[in-house]
Amino acid sequence: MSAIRPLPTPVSLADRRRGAAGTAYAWLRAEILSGRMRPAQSLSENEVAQHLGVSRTPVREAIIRLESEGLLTVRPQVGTEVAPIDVDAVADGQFVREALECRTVAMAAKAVTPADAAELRGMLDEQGRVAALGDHAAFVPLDDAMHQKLVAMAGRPQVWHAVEDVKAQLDRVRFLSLEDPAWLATIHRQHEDIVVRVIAGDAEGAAAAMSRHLRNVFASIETIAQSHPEYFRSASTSPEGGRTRQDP
Amino acid sequence: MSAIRPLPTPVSLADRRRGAAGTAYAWLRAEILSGRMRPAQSLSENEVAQHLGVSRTPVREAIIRLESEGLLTVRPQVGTEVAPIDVDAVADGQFVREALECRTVAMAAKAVTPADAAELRGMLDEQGRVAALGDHAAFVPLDDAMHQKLVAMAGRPQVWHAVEDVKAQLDRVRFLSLEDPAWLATIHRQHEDIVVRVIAGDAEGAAAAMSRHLRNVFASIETIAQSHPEYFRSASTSPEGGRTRQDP
DNA sequence: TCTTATATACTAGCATACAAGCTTGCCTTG
DNA sequence: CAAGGCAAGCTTGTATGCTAGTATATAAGA
Repeated sequence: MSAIRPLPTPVSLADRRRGAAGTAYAWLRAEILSGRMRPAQSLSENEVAQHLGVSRTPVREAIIRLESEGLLTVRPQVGTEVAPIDVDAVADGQFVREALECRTVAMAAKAVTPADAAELRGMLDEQGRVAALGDHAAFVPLDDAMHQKLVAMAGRPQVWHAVEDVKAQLDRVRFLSLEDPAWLATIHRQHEDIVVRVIAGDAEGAAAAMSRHLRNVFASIETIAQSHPEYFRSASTSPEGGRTRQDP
Repeated sequence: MSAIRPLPTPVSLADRRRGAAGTAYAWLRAEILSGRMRPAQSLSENEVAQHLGVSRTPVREAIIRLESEGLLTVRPQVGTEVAPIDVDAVADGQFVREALECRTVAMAAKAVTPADAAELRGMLDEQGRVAALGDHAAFVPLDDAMHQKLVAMAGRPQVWHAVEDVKAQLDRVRFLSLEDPAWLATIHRQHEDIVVRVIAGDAEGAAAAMSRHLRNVFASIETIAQSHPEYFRSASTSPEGGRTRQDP
């Protein structure tokens, strides 16, 4: 009776490079980022292991990695739960994205090649098509791919790793906010603003467009946070700012 | 006032919060960052477990976390080894630091309080004292503490997490380069440049000073890389790095 | 009824045993 | 002597039993 479903949800292929542990990691991560597992929801190694048809060990490995990413909170001898969305972490993640991507997009504008321009235009077209259909789930990876492409064009592909780390927190909110059909069209248009300036070699204009884009995204995040306060943790007073914290 | 001095080894105390696993993590990380364990040096879970007097399980947890930080490379069924220093990762880490810390230090200059100024001056004094003694090991945590303080003053304490992630790669090189006694004095003087401008509220000047400081540090890193080529990996010849790839 | 003590049912941390795969060196064979 | 194959010994991956600790429900007592 095996029926270990390989991948019911779309996850990065690089994540499931390893067997059971990679599968567990990818599955849990997708559950959390997609919002199917909600903040403060508790889970246990046994429970997940049974669900996936594996033992506790690979599940435990996945939990360790997800905890270090700030997506899970492990309380020894008590339980594991989906980490609440820390508004400070989200805001600071936004700050990091803006600081990094505005610089890289300016560099990309100075180093753009015709091949890059063609690829960017192709990406835009595909985004426009998906946006017209209102297919949010399909739009997200296209969005990521374009931002990553711009970072790579700047000659700093590894910087994307840093962006990815903070982006996880942002993505959790993004999935909560995927309801407005006009939203995709807005993002698409802003991407167009960026790409046009990059292709034109306008470094400052590209950076400004990227800044507007990211700040616009973040503004919507703040709106979401106010309409879903139960998923968030204010934590306005964190003197030492550790990632682990318990609250009665 | 109480100088923050609870760091005999360059590991964050928050890391060893947990028992055997935290101990293994802290020990391994210190070994790697200090250079006592050199790049490409192989190790095994059993070996480390015996050395620490624990079983493989907590050691394995530590290895998983260190691999996700890019400090170890695990090859299934073959072995685990200390990751070579990726020059691209170091350079991009430097880029991330500069992008983030130049922004935050400018914000810090706009938000500085008398208490902050006093604390910064105290930090500078202690750095000067340690630098005069040539105590490199003691200087490192003071250096980190000052940079972290500047980030916190900007009102973005969580940004330090992102800096820490990339800083690990930079620190490995830093420990290789701790030989020149005049080096500490140089860093101390550059810190002074930054602090003076922060306290004066000169945001642009502070950012420029930070940029000069970080670029100066990175220049020395490049020198080290050329004199220790055996520890480094040139990105072009790496079929599979520790993390993800770039091409879609 | 409310408080308190206690038993129970969970949790994660850790140790250990087993499985699968790669590397290496020896041994057989041409 | 050389080349190929085979087996032993390593490695990490996975499964499982045990331990210590916590939260909760239950029952006893004021």
